[in-house]
Amino acid sequence: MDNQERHILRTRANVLKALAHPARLWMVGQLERGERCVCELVEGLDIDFSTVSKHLLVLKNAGIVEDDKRGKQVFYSLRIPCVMNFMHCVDAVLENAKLET
Amino acid sequence: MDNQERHILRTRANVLKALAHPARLWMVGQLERGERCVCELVEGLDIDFSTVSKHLLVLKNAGIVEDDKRGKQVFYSLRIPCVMNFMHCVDAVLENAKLET
DNA sequence: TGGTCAATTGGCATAATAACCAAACGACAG
DNA sequence: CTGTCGTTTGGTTATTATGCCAATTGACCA
Repeated sequence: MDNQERHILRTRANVLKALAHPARLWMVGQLERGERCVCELVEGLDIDFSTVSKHLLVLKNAGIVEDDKRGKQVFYSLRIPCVMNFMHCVDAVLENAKLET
Repeated sequence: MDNQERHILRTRANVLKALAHPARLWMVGQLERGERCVCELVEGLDIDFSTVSKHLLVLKNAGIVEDDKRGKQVFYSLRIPCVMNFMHCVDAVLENAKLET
């Protein structure tokens, strides 16, 4: 395993890590249907405004979402619409896990 | 967001979290090419035997791999061959992130 | 200029992860 | 039975993640 492979693995893991949280997964699901301001996301989740803001920062740093400040609000949207596509594969993992246990 | 949705989000996040580590991502990549015993994986990664074993436990608990004890060795294999399919989508995230920065 | 609303930042407490070493365990060989 | 090999478990420590509260920033309105 050379340095380049190591680097690729690290960056891939970062993207996955950014998605690996229920609240962030939910947000991404919402954003799939269109942009949302932070306050809309706070309403849906039942957690602190600041916590939502930090989750969004994680997604932004991973390159998954982008933000757009318009007036007093900040709107977030998906940079990669396909991002949730593979969730079906994740669900396949879960299905399979259930069957064999 | 009802309890069922909450539950789905949590289990999905668990699968993603299990994959969200460079060493585990590498192992899954290896297992895509066929089963491997723990010692083979230890050789490829440069980390402790016990650490590898624990990583494999994480993958197993997430339903991603299964183990098969044969003689003195334990062989791990993928339960979901498609598991790495979506890595192309992850890479798309990375590509896009690079372009716009 | 003040006030207010939307959002981010800093700080802190708590929990979860990751890695190592040492010890234990199960299968097999002698 | 004893020793050894491959693996897992337990324990410890360092690092990172999460979530709340309080304080700050920025845009807009009166």
